[in-house]
Amino acid sequence: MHRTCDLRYMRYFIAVAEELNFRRAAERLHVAQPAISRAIRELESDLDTRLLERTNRRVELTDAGQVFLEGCLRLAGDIETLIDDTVRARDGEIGHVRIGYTDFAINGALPAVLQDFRARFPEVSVDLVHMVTATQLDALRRSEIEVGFVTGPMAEPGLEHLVVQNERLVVVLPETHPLTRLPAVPLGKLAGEPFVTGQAAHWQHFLSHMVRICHAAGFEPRVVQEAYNSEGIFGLVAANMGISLHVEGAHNHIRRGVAIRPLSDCDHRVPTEAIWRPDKPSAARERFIETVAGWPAMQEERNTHPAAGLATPARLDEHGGQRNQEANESV
Amino acid sequence: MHRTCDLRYMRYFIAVAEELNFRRAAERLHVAQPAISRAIRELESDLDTRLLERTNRRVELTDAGQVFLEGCLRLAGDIETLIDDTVRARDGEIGHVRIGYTDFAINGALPAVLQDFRARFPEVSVDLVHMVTATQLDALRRSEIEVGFVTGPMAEPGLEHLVVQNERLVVVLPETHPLTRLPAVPLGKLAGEPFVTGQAAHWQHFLSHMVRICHAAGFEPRVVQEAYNSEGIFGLVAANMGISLHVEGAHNHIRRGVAIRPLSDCDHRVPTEAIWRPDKPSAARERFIETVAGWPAMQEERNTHPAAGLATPARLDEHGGQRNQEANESV
DNA sequence: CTTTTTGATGCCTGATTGTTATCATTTGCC
DNA sequence: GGCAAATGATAACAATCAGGCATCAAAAAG
Repeated sequence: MHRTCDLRYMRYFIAVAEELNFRRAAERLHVAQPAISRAIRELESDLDTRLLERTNRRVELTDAGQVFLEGCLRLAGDIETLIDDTVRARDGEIGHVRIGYTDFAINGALPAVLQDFRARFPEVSVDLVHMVTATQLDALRRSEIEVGFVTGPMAEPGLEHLVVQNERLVVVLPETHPLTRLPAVPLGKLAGEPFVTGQAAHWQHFLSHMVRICHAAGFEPRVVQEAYNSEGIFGLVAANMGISLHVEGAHNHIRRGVAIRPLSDCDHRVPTEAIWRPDKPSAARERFIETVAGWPAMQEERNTHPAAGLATPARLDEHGGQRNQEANESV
Repeated sequence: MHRTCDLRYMRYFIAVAEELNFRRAAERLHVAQPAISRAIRELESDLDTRLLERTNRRVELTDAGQVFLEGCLRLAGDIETLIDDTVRARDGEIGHVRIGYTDFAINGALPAVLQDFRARFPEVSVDLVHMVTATQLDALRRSEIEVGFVTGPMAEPGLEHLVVQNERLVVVLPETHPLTRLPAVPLGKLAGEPFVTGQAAHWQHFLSHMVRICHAAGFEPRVVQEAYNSEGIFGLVAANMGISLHVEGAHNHIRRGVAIRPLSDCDHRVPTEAIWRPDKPSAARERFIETVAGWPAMQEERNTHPAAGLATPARLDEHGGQRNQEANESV
């Protein structure tokens, strides 16, 4: 069992077994006939098994040869498949991507992006894990996810990002609230209202947006209740515990007892960004990011607000001095 | 894609991918480290795909490398299995045997032999085909079956045989027949009785036995009805159409309305023999014949009547015209 | 800053594979 | 029956390939 079952020898054997003729097999393989003779002899010697019965003028397979032939054919096919799979893995056509996402992402563009991606790369499996922004950044650094969908703006050193949606804020009101009579609510009217928000420890990125615009409107939001997630916030608002600010994606959140109104005097945007580690590239991840970048609605979004996700933290200045934390520190 | 995926290289790759260290992989494979470096490089070049990311001081698998590794491991296992299967096919432990059998064989020793064989070689599949003796001889010559169980005595040139049972004759009577009162019937009493037999065209081998002993007893059997098989013969006897001669195995044939009696004055034997082509041996067939030869009851039978099956080739001539015979021509 | 570890390279040697020439045997043809 | 064609086996030689040794460059370890 030295060079047992060298692949070349297997190919030679397949040719001989199919032709049942050494000369024709040699021609088919573009080698001289003695090479075939020797290859078969060595194969039989390695296996210590007669594979071909050569009674001058006639070659036939032994039982063992028949078994070996079927196995060789199967293996040859498997190797073809393996090479193909390997190349497709290189090109990102098969593989695996782990994705982190926030409430904002899953209520926004992410479902459509995923659908698009699965249509284009049906053999890439996608693991979706819900995490808040800070947890995603941590998971990215540990390579526990390959792409995060986080609440921006992002300026993380060592990470690349791409804005995928850039949403205006909306007011979430109990449907009995007097402000629901307005088609759009001026931000100033919210001063003094009790606020329901996400937990400070987990919602820091969105809360910094909220606090900033409230300050710009000249008041400090009075938070009376913290919920675990969007679902909880909507529930508490429906229960008349207070009002809340949310992003436009909230419209996808249908909840009895709750009314949603735009802000009439605030054009502040909350970006949601895809973010990833540029080092250690994964082909499947590249394809995923390409899909994100190429998704028409997102391009449109970026064109409509070209500077939104990428540029300077200065873009929000019109709303006042809210440049405070760029979330550099997040993690 | 020259020496694409040489098996040796695959083994090297498996070692490196599992150790994630070229030096340790080299030690494990008992080769020098540069050989590994080059093997991996050529593998990657052949596949045009980076399999290992070697960022000085750390080796890790790429996505494609992961896919390739899993494939290599699977292939390595498949090759082991293939080699094992091939060797077992050589030894006749896996394979296929096609067996022909007569009514006499299936009512005699064959079921027990088959059970024994299947217990010893569970991975050899057995195809059983019912054929009369002449058809089996033809099928053997065409290699449509590997072993026949036929009514002897056999003296076919180019075929080897082995007696597996050697049965006395019995009389099959309607249960209302006067002869049933005798515990054993003298052959002479059957003179003049109407005989039910198998079809002359198909039962020639047994009929030659029958005619011979009748002649020896001094009468010509008067055949009034031909049935297709033993089942039919017993049915016709039960219907009082006549009497019949059969072999001892008839005792395994339980049929209401029929009585079976031994002959009191006739020790003639009808052998059933396993028969096969000694050329083009098949390992599985060898194992099967060994099982037949080794079956205790058959050895005993052969010892009890040592010369029984081998004698007189002259026996069939009186019937003449049976197909083929000789068929030396067969390949 | 030196030492150690790791993977890569260049060159040489030995092994493996391929080619050519030739043989023995069998089949087909006259 | 003899001769030519075809087939697989064998020997000798040539080309290619894989492995070993020595060494290098880079990074981690001390």
